[in-house]
Amino acid sequence: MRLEAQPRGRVSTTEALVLTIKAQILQGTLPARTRLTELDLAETHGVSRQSIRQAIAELSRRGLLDLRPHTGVWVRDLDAHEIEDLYWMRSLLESEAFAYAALEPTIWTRLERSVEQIERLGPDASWSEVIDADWAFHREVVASVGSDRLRIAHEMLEGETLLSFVRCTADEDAATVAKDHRALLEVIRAGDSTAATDALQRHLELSKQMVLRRRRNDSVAP
Amino acid sequence: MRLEAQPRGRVSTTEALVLTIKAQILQGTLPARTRLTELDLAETHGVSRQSIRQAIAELSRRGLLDLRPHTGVWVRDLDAHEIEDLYWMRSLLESEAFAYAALEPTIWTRLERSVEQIERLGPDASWSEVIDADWAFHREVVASVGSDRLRIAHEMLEGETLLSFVRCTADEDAATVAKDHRALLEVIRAGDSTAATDALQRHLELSKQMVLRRRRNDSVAP
DNA sequence: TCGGTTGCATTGACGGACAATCAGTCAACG
DNA sequence: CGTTGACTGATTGTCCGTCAATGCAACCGA
Repeated sequence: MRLEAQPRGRVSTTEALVLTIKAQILQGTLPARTRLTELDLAETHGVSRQSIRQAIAELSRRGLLDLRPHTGVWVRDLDAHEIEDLYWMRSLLESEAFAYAALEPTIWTRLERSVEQIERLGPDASWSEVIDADWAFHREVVASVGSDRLRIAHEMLEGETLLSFVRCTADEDAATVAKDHRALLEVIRAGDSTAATDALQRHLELSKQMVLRRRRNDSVAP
Repeated sequence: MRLEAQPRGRVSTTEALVLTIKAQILQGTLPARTRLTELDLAETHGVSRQSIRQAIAELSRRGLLDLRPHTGVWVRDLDAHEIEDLYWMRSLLESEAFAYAALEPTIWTRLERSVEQIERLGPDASWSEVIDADWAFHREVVASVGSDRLRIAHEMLEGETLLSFVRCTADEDAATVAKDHRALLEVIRAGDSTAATDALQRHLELSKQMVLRRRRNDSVAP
């Protein structure tokens, strides 16, 4: 099967499925709580049930799908408690990274590029592009530490983090996001670890509040 | 298929395979660098290739197997750099947990039970039992925080951690391990977060040194 | 109205099949 | 003599069809 046969960077069928379905969820094509069945997905994407099952397992581990054995799969819907825990964990991991990044000028150019990626987004950019670029900056900061295990632990929060942002398209725009992350980069560049982690904490707190507020508003009439 | 049909707590075929193969690796039945093939494993355990493939994928995620696409799977062998990173990450996650545990008397009884589990091991206990009990204590401390994401991130280090201990059966015994963890618990019980994290750091540093030393000795004639 | 039974859709697992890919061998070549 | 290139065998990646096990919901009788 082909789906999107990239000449470079071969991807397995499962990987392609994961990327495709992930994109559909984050763009809102597959809204939260939607039930998925293996057979439907297999037909839709033109692959075998085996491959779909693998993709489902992977997406479930990444927190984008909710898999209940012998029952079925649903598009994940985070509750307030899970969002609290998610942001607490992001804070724990990213604080370490921001403190490190502030002391390591050699990696500032990479971070600069990430911020520029956000700034390059026009007002017509889709919300999923914005949150992708947002996450890419945080991922870059974490990657700068050079610890594979820290990076992987942080990666495991990607799905849930992006998921928490999906509904917030009305709360912010690319310009605001760009401004916030430009500010974060400047604090890092100041070379003060404590100031960098403090700024991160405030940044995450604001994000969390926005997500929780949006959640409360939406859950009035689900 | 049956393998070990538990009346209570149903386990999927894949889960049972994961537990069985994990045990074989940690007991040394499957030494590091051993190559495994899907067909052999499927025949040996009397299951289909699908199930084995899922189990292999899971064990690979947990760091117990090294999976190279289109090529094969080998029992993982950690290098010195990976061990350094592993213990650095354990320190990051567990420090948070130890600091928390020192301030939360309500969970001390659970930790007490974990330490007693170690102390209950006789001198004839197998090494894999010892390291299981060792890890169980650390897992309990982390679980006490109550963060699912912290717990899962820590769980992801289990495979590699136990793997790093496999060859160290000659370096320590159950009594020493018990003594060390009893001491850790007492520091926690003193209620001083800083002292608790300090003790943890020293504990991990000693473990790491032992593992690295053993590795150097063994790698002389592999 | 309520509790138990039945039927159906879906999942979990199996076996066989085939193409794609990789590692190792060996011969041809510069 | 070392390097390149094609051939071969083994193994993986993916597909299909099948079957039993499970959970859910509608149905039925009291």
